[in-house]
Amino acid sequence: MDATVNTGVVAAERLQSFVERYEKLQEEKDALSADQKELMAEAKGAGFDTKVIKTVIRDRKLGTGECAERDALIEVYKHALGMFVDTPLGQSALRRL
Amino acid sequence: MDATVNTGVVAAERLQSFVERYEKLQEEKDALSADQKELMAEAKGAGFDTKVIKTVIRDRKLGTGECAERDALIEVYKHALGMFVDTPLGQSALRRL
Amino acid sequence: MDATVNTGVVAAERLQSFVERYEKLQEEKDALSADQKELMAEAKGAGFDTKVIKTVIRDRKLGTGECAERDALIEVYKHALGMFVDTPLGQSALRRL
Amino acid sequence: MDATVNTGVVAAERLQSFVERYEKLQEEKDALSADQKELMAEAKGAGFDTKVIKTVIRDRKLGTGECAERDALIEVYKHALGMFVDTPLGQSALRRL
DNA sequence: CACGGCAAAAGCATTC
DNA sequence: GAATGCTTTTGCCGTG
Repeated sequence: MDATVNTGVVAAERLQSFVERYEKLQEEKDALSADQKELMAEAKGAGFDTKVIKTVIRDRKLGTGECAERDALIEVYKHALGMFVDTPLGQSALRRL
Repeated sequence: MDATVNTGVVAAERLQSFVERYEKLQEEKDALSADQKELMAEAKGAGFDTKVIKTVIRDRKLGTGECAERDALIEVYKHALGMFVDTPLGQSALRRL
Repeated sequence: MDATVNTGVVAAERLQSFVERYEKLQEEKDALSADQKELMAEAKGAGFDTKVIKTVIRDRKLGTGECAERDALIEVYKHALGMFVDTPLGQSALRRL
Repeated sequence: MDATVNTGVVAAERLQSFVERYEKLQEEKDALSADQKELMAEAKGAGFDTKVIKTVIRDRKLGTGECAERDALIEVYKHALGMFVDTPLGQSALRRL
């Protein structure tokens, strides 16, 4: 019996498992996307401007991420401060912090 | 009592509901995306070429028919550019022009 | 003489023209990217922290777009103000403006 | 007179130079991207399938050799998944396993 | 109902 | 080789 064939079969089974699990997860994601779309349609039906809603959602998301981003900026600029505090570029950077 | 205020409050409550439900769905999607990423890492660890896996999954989603159709057009264009691939598929696609 | 063949030839020539022009533009872009990379290497050689430079550049880009984005937000929220000014959601939105 | 300040000023000037040169290059890249977009719009207007054109361009960049190699692996994986394509390419690729 | 613009997602390269 | 960020692609929505 050829061991290579067995190896190939086993590999094929694992591959199939990976692919199917991935596709399953994708299906669930698609279903959730459909739910979101439906939700927006519902909101529109209730008289809301969906653009406003989308904007609010984006705004909230940015708001949550803003802190981390801001902290990263501060960290980076702190490294540069010794060099640039006495320059227009450095001043404007400082003003933003 | 001002009826407009009540209307506004009710509308805002509905809006808030929409926004929160949407964000909840988004969180679930993000979690599934993380699962997919993890899955691909696992596949990579098992020695598979994840890029190829992704391609195969895409092709499966496209469907065999559309895939062939798309490939035929690609062959036609390549032929036009002098990239003579000389496959039966390319030849028959060319004939269709 | 077969008119279809002529048509095909002409189409092929146009296609080739499009493809080559596109690739030419791409080459120029790649050259510019190489210049950018070189520039960063030079900066690094001059003792600068390239991460800082990249951050500054990103920051400046965001800064320029910020105004337009902010204006768009205001525009959107103004439409919603009549509805939501008397709610926490509306209040927080207002505070951001 | 404080030498550190001078050093800082000089450093800042160099930094500013780097940043501005980088941004200039970026602008040029953006302009070229716009040209590409325009070009594809033109191609679309001429009746071409721009998505296919993009694919062909990508394949050309990849090079014929790598392209065939990649395709062979894809066929192998598809075979393992039961998508029996039964092409010579796929068969020979399979044999290599 | 096709088109173009815009925002989200994916793929890719580069960095450490 | 993991992880960040940039480029490209894809899907979506409003508009003519």
